Amino acid sequence: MQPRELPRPPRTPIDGEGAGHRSRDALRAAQMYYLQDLTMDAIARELRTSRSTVSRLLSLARQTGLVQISVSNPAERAPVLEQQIRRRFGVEAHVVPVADSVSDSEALERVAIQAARTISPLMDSNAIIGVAWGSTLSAVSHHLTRKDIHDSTIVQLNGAGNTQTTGITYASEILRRFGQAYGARVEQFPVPAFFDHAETKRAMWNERSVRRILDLQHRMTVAVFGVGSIDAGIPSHVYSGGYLDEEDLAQLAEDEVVGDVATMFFREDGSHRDILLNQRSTGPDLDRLREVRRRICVVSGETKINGLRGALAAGLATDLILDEASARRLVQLAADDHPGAPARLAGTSRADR
Amino acid sequence: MQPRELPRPPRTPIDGEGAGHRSRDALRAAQMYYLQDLTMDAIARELRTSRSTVSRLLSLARQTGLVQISVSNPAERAPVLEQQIRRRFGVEAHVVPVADSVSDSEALERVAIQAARTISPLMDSNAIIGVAWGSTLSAVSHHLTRKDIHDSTIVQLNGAGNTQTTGITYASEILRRFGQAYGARVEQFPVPAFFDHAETKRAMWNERSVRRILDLQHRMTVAVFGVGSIDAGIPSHVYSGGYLDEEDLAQLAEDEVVGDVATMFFREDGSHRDILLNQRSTGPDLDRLREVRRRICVVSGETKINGLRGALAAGLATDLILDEASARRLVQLAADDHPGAPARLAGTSRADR
DNA sequence: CCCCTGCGTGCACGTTTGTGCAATCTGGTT
DNA sequence: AACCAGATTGCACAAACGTGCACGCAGGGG
Repeated sequence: MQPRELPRPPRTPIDGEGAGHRSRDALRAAQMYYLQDLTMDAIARELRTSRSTVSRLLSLARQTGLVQISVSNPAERAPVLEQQIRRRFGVEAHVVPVADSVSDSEALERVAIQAARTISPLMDSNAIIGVAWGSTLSAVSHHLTRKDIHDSTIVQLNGAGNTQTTGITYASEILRRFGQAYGARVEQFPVPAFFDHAETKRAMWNERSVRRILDLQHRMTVAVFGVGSIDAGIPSHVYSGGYLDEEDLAQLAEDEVVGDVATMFFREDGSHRDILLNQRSTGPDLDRLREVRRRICVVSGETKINGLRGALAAGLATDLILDEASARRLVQLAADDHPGAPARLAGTSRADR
Repeated sequence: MQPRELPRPPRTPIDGEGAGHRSRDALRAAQMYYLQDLTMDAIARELRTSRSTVSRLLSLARQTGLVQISVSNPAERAPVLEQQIRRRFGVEAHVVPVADSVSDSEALERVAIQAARTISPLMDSNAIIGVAWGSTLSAVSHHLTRKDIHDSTIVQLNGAGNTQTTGITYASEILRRFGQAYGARVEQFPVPAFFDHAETKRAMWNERSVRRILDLQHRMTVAVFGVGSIDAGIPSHVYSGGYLDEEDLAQLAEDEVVGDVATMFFREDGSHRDILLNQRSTGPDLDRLREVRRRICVVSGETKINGLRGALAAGLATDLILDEASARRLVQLAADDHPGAPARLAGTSRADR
């Protein structure tokens, strides 16, 4: 009964080490499979093992980032939607093809998978990566594939505690996954999502333990977040998970809030001045956030469209990963706002098939 | 019976065009398959087509370079063999894993496939790419996958005519494939591999039509070639295809030639001065070749080891793609030459398994 | 006008691949 | 020495995949 009860015993083949049998075989197998087009059967014979082992070696190779599969760099001839979004909103769009018929939860899952793979190439060594939490980020975190970069840090963007839980397990799961995928240190932000009193926040913000996190956030090179939308059909955790009470919600309505990023709220036009709740929120100051080099926003579901438009109006993102239906809607709404410019898409989407 | 009898009618969807149904669907399918992990069946339903069509769309996507699969960049922990070769010979080695038991012709095929995929990322826009000919290059050319880069030129490194044929169809097939893969202009070099008389070469080298090619070669940014080895079990085309007569071969022996690159010969120590045949050969001057930024050498088969060692001694390559057996042999021979340094590999190769 | 040729499609079949399960192995603890 | 937990293997079965073939459609030539 020593004080040692780590989830993992010292046996930690996480990554480093000169590569054991296993990962060396995985490399060989990957080369033979992906570069020489042998069948797994043939590889098994050469490696003197069973075919099923080869299958597993290959999935290991994919998992650990030994094999990287990328689709379509040539941005010139990118799909129309992505170009339109880029022109309209000045963000790099990655539209995830998802038929309109699939369920919301499946769409989220698929956007998440593709998002995980899309952000991977954007991660670099020595990065400080801010990560928010929420159902979207949670889904993304489950699908990250490993990439070995060095000396990076994952920092939590906003507190996760609420009146019912400290939020630790949920948010920290997300962070942990990011940390594991990129071999990075993880810095949690152990504060509630919202303080009850703005003064408490000010006080805490002067604590050194908190300043350390704020300082990291200040030096962020990448931020990854979803958006919340007030009127979302499936409301974000923030609006239903015990974070806000009746009064808070009324205040949000009063302030004409349409959504949030990392529990910082904004209006339809992107402004966030004088939104009371922000004074008690532990999220990053939005003006500050805007200065981060790479700001990646992941969105799935048309119901988040209003929050998304606000976030775009506020210029919070440099990269936007979203499902096709939302992308279409986004462009269409933009066209309605500024009629005259490129024709709306309604017709096009049918002609596509 | 018009003079028009091109192999392909004007119907040329080669690449350009805004992308038709087909390649757009291919992109969607590729995203769904490789980025979202859907099954082909599921994709077929979303695309309202049959599963088999999806299978074909995906292979199109791979073929046309829409999907790029790369294996293992992290050079730090590259396999031991590659590191040893890099240290010993100062070239970037790509060792192709091939069990010792496979036949020579299969090994060639596999090296060729992997070579084709390995050189693809090295090709850039505005490149001038010199390409030799021979059985190795022929095999490589069959497996190139498309990559769209612009304004590049493929230029033939050495003439291919001999006493029996003009060599056009054979060499030009290789060039054509390269040109097609990279959307590049192709410049053939319509001269024999060897002139009968050195003076003819000098004369021709002053012709403007020839100078144009020489000029291109001079501005090469990448060169791709195999090696010939005098004592190769399966002799290179050059030594058996009617390019050289008895007398020539005797002369080569006299000059202590061990092999050639693009029909330019060299000795074991890498020197090429005073090798008579080079005066009649149409290959690129080796001193000149050495100045090309990226020089990629593809070798399959232990029998070419002597030619390869000469080529390495001459510093002709910056990148070397070769099968595992040859790689091992290469390192072992080097260790024998300079005993004392890192232990030889004989023992290791067994412990590997 | 019809025919012919080339391309794209879906079907059906054989092949290739993923995975739950039970047996086995390995390294460390009692 | 015996034991145990976790990892790793091969097997067998089901799922997923590639491809030859026959059909149908479109465009150009006779």
